[in-house]
Amino acid sequence: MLRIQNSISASISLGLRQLFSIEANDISLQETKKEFEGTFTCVVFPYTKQAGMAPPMIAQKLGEFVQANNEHVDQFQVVQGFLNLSLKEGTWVSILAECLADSNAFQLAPKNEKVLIEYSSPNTNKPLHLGHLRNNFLGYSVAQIMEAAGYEVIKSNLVNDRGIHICKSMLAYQLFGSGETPETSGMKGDHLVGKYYVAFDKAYKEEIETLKKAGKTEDQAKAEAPILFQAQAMLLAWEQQDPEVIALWERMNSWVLAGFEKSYTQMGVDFDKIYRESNTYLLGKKIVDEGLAQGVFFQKPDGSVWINLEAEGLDEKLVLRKDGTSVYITQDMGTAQLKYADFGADKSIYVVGNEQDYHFEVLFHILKKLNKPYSTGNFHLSYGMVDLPSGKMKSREGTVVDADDLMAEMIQTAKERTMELGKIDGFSVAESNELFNQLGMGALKYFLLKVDPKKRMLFNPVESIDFQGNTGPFIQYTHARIKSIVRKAAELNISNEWTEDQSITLATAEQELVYLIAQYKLKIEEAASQLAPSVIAQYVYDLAKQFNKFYTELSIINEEDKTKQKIRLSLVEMTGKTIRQAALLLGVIVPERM
RNA sequence: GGCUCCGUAGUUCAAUGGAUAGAAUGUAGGUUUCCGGUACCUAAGAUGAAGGUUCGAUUCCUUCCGGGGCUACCA
Repeated sequence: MLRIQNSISASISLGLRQLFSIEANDISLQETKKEFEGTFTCVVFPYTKQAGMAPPMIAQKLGEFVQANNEHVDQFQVVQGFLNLSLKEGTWVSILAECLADSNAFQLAPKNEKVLIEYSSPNTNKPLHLGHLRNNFLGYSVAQIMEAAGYEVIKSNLVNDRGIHICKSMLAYQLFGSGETPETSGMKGDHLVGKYYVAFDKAYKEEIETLKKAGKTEDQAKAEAPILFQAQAMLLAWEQQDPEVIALWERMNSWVLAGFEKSYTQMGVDFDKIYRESNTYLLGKKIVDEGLAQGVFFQKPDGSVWINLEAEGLDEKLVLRKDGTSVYITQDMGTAQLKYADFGADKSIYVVGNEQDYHFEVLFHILKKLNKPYSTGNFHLSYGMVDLPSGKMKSREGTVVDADDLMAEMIQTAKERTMELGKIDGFSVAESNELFNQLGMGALKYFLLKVDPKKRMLFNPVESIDFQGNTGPFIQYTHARIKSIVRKAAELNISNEWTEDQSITLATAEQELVYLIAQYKLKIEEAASQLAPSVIAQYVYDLAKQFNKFYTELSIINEEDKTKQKIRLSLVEMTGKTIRQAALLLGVIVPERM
């Protein structure tokens, strides 16, 4: 397909030179709109001035030239300044044959570049929520897409397992926990720890109220609450390796991480390398010392360390607290260095929400100022937050959608729908459960990935469990249908082998399907360069939709013309494979039956 | 306030500066005894406002209106 497109572009380029002496090497062909005849369209408006001719005239002459000089072009139509080109009938069969013969139909050639993708990056003080789901699905999908695009990919996860916020849940547990454990409470570890993070917040607020009644202002009260001092003291004790604090920390972290492990398994995501902030913050502090020696950072009288980025249009930014403990960005400097030492990747992608745009701008500037070899190739894949119909998720208002709960609900809905409509006779209990899992997770993943990552999106719980229209299950259903046809064809010993012949013509519905299949690699490239799984989601939806249209218009098994029957069967099989591969890039598994 | 992102059918999402702005959902109607109807077909329905650049603007620029985020010695 690309070959043909390039050939036509070249012909147009040649025509422009010979007819009008115009040098234009990058001719962009676009798809012809549905309501017009043709496959590719060339817009000739840009050449009006240089050619000294009205656009329709240019298009006419160019059309005649291309028709005479390009082997793939049959007819052309001129509509104002648009030149619509139709391919020769036989070309469509050639394109299909080419796709079928391509042993690397779903994998682009190696780019010899290494990409490190950091995603998930949870805090070990509370369970995962809806926002984390978008993050995890995005990160995993981008990794799959980059791999298909020919990059060497390393998936990493930076666990934020230390810091003042972690101390808050530890402290609350110490104060109110009465020694309960995931075992004694029957709670998943991350949920149990989350309970104490909430408990801290509650106690903190109560103290603030008390202080305000004693005449303090809001700000004073917030800064002077005793429980906050306790948390700060605990952080200091932690950084000084106080054995008791460390023991509590290790205990509670292990609970959380075991809980996350279960969630990750359910999500179907994984990592090649897990970094822990507790192992990188010291390196970060070392880098602060280096930067201080280099004069990149400066120290204020109270001992805190800062960087001045006013020349870069930013602000002063703290990199080390006055008590010497590290902050978020300190640790990020250390992690960046560690990653470079471990992998030396050419590109480093951080999948983190857009509320941290400023943070990453600062981080990347700091790395540049420190003259680090890994100061280039950094990219913040900044995604929008997920809103609920009721507005923003707020933990203190109890409107947070828990990741584990949501996944369980989706699977339950899939089960109900399948019991009602599915064709799963003969499935074992295990097979049924696996199917419900694939459908529920497919629906959720597709729902969160079909939107452009950069944009904030609305999560409507009612619509998300809808399995009709532009949804994961629609795509899964289409695939199951395809496999059903393929199975039946095998039973009837229908062959999918045919030999190419330029006299074979394809119906419009077939041509359009072939066109989409032939576009697969272009879409991978596009999705990889934009780091946007939504490109793939849109594509696989279009493909499934086009297949359904083809399916209602044309017979496959019942086709009497044996050549047509074989071609259609091979086309159906190829469509099925393409849908499966594209869906996998989103982390969505398409079933054989449902 | 400063910085920044975003305003597209009732709703949720599309559209490298190109043709009559695409889907889905919802609404109204329909699908040949057909290989799986979670499907297919038809209809009505939208670019926040005003300027500007351009042969051509949802897209680029300016102002206004509306919304989000950042503006922590939290992460």
